[in-house]
Amino acid sequence: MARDTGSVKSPLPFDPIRAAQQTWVARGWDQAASGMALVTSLMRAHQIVLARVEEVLRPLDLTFSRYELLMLLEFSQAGSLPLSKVGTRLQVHPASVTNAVDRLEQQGLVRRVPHPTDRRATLAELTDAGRMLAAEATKALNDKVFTAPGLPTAKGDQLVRLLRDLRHDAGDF
Amino acid sequence: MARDTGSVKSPLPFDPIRAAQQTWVARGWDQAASGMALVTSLMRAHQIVLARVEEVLRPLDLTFSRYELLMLLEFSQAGSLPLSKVGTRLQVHPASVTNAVDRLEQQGLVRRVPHPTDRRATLAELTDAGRMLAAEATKALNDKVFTAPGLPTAKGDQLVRLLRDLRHDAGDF
DNA sequence: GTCCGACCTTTTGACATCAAAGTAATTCCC
DNA sequence: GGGAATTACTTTGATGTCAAAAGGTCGGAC
Repeated sequence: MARDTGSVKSPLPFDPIRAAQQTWVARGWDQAASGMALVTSLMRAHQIVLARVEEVLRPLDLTFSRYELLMLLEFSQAGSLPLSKVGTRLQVHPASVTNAVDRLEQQGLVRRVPHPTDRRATLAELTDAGRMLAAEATKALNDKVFTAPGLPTAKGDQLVRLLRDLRHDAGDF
Repeated sequence: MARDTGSVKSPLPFDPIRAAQQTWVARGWDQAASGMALVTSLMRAHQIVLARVEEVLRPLDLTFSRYELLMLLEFSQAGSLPLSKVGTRLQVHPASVTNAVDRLEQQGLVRRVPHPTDRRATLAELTDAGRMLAAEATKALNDKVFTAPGLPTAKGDQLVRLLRDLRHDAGDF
């Protein structure tokens, strides 16, 4: 019968990224070895952190993308934004915004409202339930993830600085 | 008619993560502000880097997950591995392995072969075409991404070290 | 020997993401 | 004014990921 198999738990006895980097050097790709390690590390770290976040949000019937959208609205003065603005701010595809708002609307956390002056546009507006759930989710994330993100504060802040450099170099903000 | 809209290009005039961190502090969530910035930075950096990688792989009809699977087989001595082993090494769900192998098989890059001794297991085996495409893809990634991943080598290596700490703390290897 | 738990893969269903194309509304500019 | 280019949102289709459950196989305990 079905058992768990689960999303992989067994820790490997070595660092696969370190091993791959050595392989890259061994094949003469010295110039790329470091960058390969950077890219791969980022992928894996993202996977780990996202899993922790989604685990906390799951009991609240939220995913990280939907949580982000809720918080974006929460932080906007009016509690509502045009969908296009949402896409720009969260840096996601317009179709993803449509999809996320569809689901949030089904959950009663957000409401579509016509834009007061531009008839092309639609606003996503937080409902009371949405505002409350956002607060609850934030508390859970603060307590269970953000307070202990996996690195001591000094290292964490350094990581944030390096990632900011990377983002800035890539043309983010 | 359809235009581009594209996957968001406009750079914001400020760092949204820095802003969010200040908001966190302003709301009294000091202990979590740093961790929130770390998690969010990771998400965004991942998004940026993955987009660069997939852009390079797209002309070769590969995605990063399928490329990873190809390289895992390439690096295995026999050029073949049981699907379960693939899942463990790449840290992905069994269903994702099945899906990726399905597609690679359709593309003629990989072949399913019965395990010689364990009749429960199936091996994914690299075809000649798969081996060649993997080499081509690696060359493209080395040239266009890994050689200039977005940070100078010193900072990049430091980033890799910090991410290794994070991964190790999370129970990876 | 047989049986039951553990393991291997697949299938199905829920989400998320992007690309491409369609519809509607707005703005630019001659 | 009026048509072309632009902008806003939605729809559809292809990928990828995880969770849960089903079917087959192995292997050690009794």
